Amino acid sequence: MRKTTAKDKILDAAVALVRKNGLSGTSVDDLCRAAGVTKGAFFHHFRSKSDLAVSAAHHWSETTGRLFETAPYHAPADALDRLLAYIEFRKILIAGETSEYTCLVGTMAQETHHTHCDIAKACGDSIHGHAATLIADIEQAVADYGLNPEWTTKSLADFTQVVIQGGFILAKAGGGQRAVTDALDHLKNYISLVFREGTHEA
Amino acid sequence: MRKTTAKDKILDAAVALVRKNGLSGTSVDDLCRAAGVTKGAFFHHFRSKSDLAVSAAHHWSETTGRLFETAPYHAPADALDRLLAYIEFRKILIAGETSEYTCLVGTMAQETHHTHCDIAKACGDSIHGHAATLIADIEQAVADYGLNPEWTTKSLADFTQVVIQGGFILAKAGGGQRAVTDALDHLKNYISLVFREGTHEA
DNA sequence: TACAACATACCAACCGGTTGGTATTTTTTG
DNA sequence: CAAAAAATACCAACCGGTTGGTATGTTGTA
Repeated sequence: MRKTTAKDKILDAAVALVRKNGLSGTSVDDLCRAAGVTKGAFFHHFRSKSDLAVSAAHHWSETTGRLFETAPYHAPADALDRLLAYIEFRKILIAGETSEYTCLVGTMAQETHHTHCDIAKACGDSIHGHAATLIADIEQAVADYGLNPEWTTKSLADFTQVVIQGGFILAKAGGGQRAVTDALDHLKNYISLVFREGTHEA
Repeated sequence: MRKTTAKDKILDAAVALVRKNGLSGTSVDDLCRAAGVTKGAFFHHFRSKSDLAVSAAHHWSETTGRLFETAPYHAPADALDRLLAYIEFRKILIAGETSEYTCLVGTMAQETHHTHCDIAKACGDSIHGHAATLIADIEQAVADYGLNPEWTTKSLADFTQVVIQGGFILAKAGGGQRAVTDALDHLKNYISLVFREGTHEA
């Protein structure tokens, strides 16, 4: 029975606050206040604020990874159905305030791409790590439906994440939940069309 | 023949610097240094940094608006061809460094959605204003191909912007230009499928 | 006693914003 | 039309608060 350590409390606070205010919009003091620890504790566990950001990206990968691993969308026997169930599951996750359903690493990548490429890289790893969990089903579906597509399975997996991240931007720009769910509906429509209508070779 | 005023120089500097470093990553001093003006000039033209951000969003709408108005993708006689030409045109714009082809208002919306909703709103207006320029062609194509879709023309127009904004996120997360062009290829594929294969009613 | 896990106190640099002022242009008026 | 008045454009210096980060403790525990 391990006690909740300061490090974990800081990481959880980082996820919550950065999703709300962004990385540079979140100060180390804010983080410590929210986590209920002092600055000494912060810099004991993290060399710098950048270091915290990289750790937060890993923390995010782990927690979301567990969520998707145990999610029910893996149940269908058909690979395409699993893929469409994944998109439906993402729609279910769109609930509450913008900062409660948007993506930590998408937010951080935006802010750090030019100045802290180590952080941006950790964010990219998180996104592509998640996208990779879809590739097996996409390959299976391509085989099942006898497709010979011009696109790669990886590019379609990435495309799902593009749609999700782009939906988050429009949600933040005032569109709210509908911006994301509408986008996911089009994504679902695309994938349905690709496999069910485009069965002949290109 | 009006001389380039300090206000314009600040707005141009804002577009360049915020695309690189984000809004909170760009200080007023940075802006003034880049624009070659003093802080006094800055706060003469803008009440606050937030006010500058709103003005920069409008400035962005105007400059990009002119770019797309005069672009050659409006030439084709067929509405669907114009739509696909738009996507091709967006691909041509993906060149140089990440900060040279990504979107100012997408960046700012991400950072300000929770704390400065006036800025986020101005960003949303910019995105939706651009999306609106596509709706006429989409409606025309729906009519031309005799579609009776479940989705609205506005939602498809928004979807194009979702894909573009999401592509920018993945580009910033390390994917570079390919992240965007691959996403635009899938978008093109989707729109082709929707109109050419999905001609029957749903 | 030794070492990790924290807390306290502090710092120099930087932040957005204000001040009091001047040069220039535009508008008003005799 | 020219002088006076008023508005605009801009500047250098400065302010209080906040920033990320450090130096120096104290405490729990193996």
